[in-house]
Amino acid sequence: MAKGITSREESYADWYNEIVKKAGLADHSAVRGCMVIKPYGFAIWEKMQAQLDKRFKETGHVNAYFPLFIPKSFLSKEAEHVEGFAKECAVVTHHRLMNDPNGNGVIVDPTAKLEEELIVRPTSETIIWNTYKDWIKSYRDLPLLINQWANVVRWEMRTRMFLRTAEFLWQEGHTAHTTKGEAVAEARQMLDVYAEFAEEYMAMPVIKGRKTANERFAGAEDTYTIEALMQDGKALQSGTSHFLGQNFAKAFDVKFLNQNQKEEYVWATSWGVSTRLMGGLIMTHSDDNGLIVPPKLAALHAVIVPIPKPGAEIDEAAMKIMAALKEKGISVKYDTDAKKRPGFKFAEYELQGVPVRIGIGKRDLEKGVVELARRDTGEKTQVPVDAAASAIEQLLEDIQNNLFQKALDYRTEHTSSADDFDTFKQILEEKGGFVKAHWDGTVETEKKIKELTKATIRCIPLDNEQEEGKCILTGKPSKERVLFAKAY
RNA sequence: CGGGGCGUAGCGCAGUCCGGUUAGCGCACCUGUUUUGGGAACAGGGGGCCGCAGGUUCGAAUCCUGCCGCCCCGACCA
Repeated sequence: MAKGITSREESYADWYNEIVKKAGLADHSAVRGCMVIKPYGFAIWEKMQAQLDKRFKETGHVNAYFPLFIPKSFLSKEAEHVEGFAKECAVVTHHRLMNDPNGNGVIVDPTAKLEEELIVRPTSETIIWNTYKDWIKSYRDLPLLINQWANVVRWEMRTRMFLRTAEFLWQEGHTAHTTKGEAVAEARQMLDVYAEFAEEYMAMPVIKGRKTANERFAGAEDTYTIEALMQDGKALQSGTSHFLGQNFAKAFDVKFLNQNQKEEYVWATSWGVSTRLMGGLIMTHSDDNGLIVPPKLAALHAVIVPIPKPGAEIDEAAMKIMAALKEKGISVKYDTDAKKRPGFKFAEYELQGVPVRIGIGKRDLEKGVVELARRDTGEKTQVPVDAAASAIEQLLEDIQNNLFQKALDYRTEHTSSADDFDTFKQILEEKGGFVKAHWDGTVETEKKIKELTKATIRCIPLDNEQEEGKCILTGKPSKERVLFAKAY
């Protein structure tokens, strides 16, 4: 393990990449824009999945799986939707390889051309709605509440590990309802699920809001979002939930017979979060010593480091603490590697973001105590061996709360208001973060502001205060402030 | 797709301008000894299609031509 990593101040991008690689979360792969998620990173993702999946099921959803490939023709059925994704699709054109007659390995067999090309799904609305057509006949078939855990591919021009990769893992919920009201309520409910998960588990405060028409999902009537603020003052869209209206029902002709024996198109939603959340997790909490993982998502809660090395008495104390932790459901590893010195281990586990380190040293043990070090603050305390497990339990809770509070404080400090364009620009340039400002409600103004400042409207907060004002760019009247920021 | 950078051991790099012994350094790895309370020291050892393909030359990591790939910054997007 290399000594030290680039500081956030020196280069935020380098810092981020080094955390990802050196903490063992992921690596660049041989394929452009695609990453290998390594065991340690995948373990954290699995914890996220487990929690989210549990909540989806508690809210009545079931999991299913749809094909990776989508016939090209499906994508042309919903005009806006195609337009949104057309530029970034991977296309399968052939189904066979053959030996190169010139002896240069294998080539695509030109005779194995597909009659209709297949698109590697960038999202599954089309294949799913094509299927729902057969599943939905009556109001009794509704609501249909399905989620799938899958990989999708979007041929992005520029990629960054976890934040934007050509292939990424996600879940996508696709639901069908009898009424508009029910579908909107579903979209809102799932946004709440995401927000609760982000705040309670990831310790990442988010702002719930609605996207402007310009930022809306291709094919949606309304897009809800949770927006988080990263340590460099840029916003990260961390989850979205869409009210799709009847667009896909009409495009794929999905009708049901209502109780009055009349045919109606169904109302739809879709919602998703992805491995991008990993990027949010990293950029919300980590520091210049490495990764910091909130206890509720940590692959490993605590690690025991024998000082200076394992031995009968230290082993005994370690076993005792491990047994007590096990009972409390706290995961712990006893690092018995005698070839590495304590200092090395301290640095290594800090890099990996293990929330609590238990140092068991000969000297301390004579006094019957061990040392607890918390990753978030670096603070060290001494506790009696018998009290260690309950102290650690408390510490994990404290760390979880502290991480959330710290992130919330950062966001509060980096949320400003601007009433004129110069101030607006200055805040974005000097301080970053969210800026609340009035906007005249037009796409043109939104685009112009983006052009001038690189900031976009992250959302119109759901609980937004109504307030008369003037658009910072055009001076036209506005009835509420919207949330601007530069974004990932 | 525009701008920049890079491809040499698992990782990080030097060597390339100006061709010439056996391609080198740090970390990691293996063996041994002494160590061990914040990234140990010494000794010995293993590991290379120098991105790929052509060319120039007595001789190419180095020069020429072509190709491929990756990263960073921007425009596009979760």
